[in-house]
Amino acid sequence: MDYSSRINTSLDLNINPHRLHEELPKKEVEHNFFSLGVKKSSVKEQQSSSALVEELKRVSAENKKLTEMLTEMCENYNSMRSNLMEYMRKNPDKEQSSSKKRKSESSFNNSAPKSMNGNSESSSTDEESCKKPKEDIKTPFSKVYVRTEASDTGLIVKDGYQWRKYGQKVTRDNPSPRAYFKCSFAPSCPVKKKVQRSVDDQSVLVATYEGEHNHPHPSQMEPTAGSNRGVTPCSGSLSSSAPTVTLDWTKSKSSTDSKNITPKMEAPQIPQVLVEQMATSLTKDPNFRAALVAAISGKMLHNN
DNA sequence: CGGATTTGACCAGCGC
DNA sequence: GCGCTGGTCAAATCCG
Repeated sequence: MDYSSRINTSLDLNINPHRLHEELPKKEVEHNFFSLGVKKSSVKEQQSSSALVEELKRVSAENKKLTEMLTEMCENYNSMRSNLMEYMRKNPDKEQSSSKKRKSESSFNNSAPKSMNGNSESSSTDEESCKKPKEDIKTPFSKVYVRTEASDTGLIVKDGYQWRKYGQKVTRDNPSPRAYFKCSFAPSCPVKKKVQRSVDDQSVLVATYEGEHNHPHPSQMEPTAGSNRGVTPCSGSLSSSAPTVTLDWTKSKSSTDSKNITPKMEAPQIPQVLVEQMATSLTKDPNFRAALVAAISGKMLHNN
């Protein structure tokens, strides 16, 4: 299964310089930037504007390069994934015996649920389901990778929902602590999330969502609510295949909110319609638009 | 003062 | 049964 052809690695948020270039010829962009300014622009202003255009070109090239890298990574990931799937199909027993993790952790690590292994020991699975009424086979979960500032030591993953931290633990396989959150709508909302820094990359937060929100997204309930820069972790589309979403918020904090959101959908299973919903909700958000306008005008003023 | 966060204690599952 | 580990509870503390 080749997902890479179906993945659009750039969100069509119209904040992408690369997209800007694609949609508008360079001359036109140049013209628009100039016409945006005061008509009687001085030579100095024109120089800074051309510098801005140069900068834009450079960023576009960089963005294009990154997009290509991402596409390549996606292709590699998909081929590895299909290989793994094939391997798991051929060796279901090995897979099962090799997973020494606990039931909950095995589910979080996206290994095949026990009931999915198709083993003939139906009695044992029945026994398990009897012992564990809270068997989480039905509980959907997803992983979200969030890139943050390396200096950012917090374990905050802003996804728009409100969370209440109820615990923190240092786990054996990762020196950085794992934080446990419950949805603030609990107990009516059963969703939990775990946030821990990646072992490989300390600047990456790994948020594991468990369950589905049984209430609308806070941004839909309170349109005036503050930071809405996160994304819904697609809990509605959660499946046993653990959708994975990677966000890059390394710069969203340093300047204006939202302008540097570059979500990368690593999960081909996430329907395009969801992505479009996310984009739509972002573009409809007045705060997002205001932040975008402020960011653009600020950048232009800075360069002029 | 009320809600959120912190943190040590406790509990349950699992392997030996 | 015991120890290890992850997950949760709840009292203490913090903060707006």
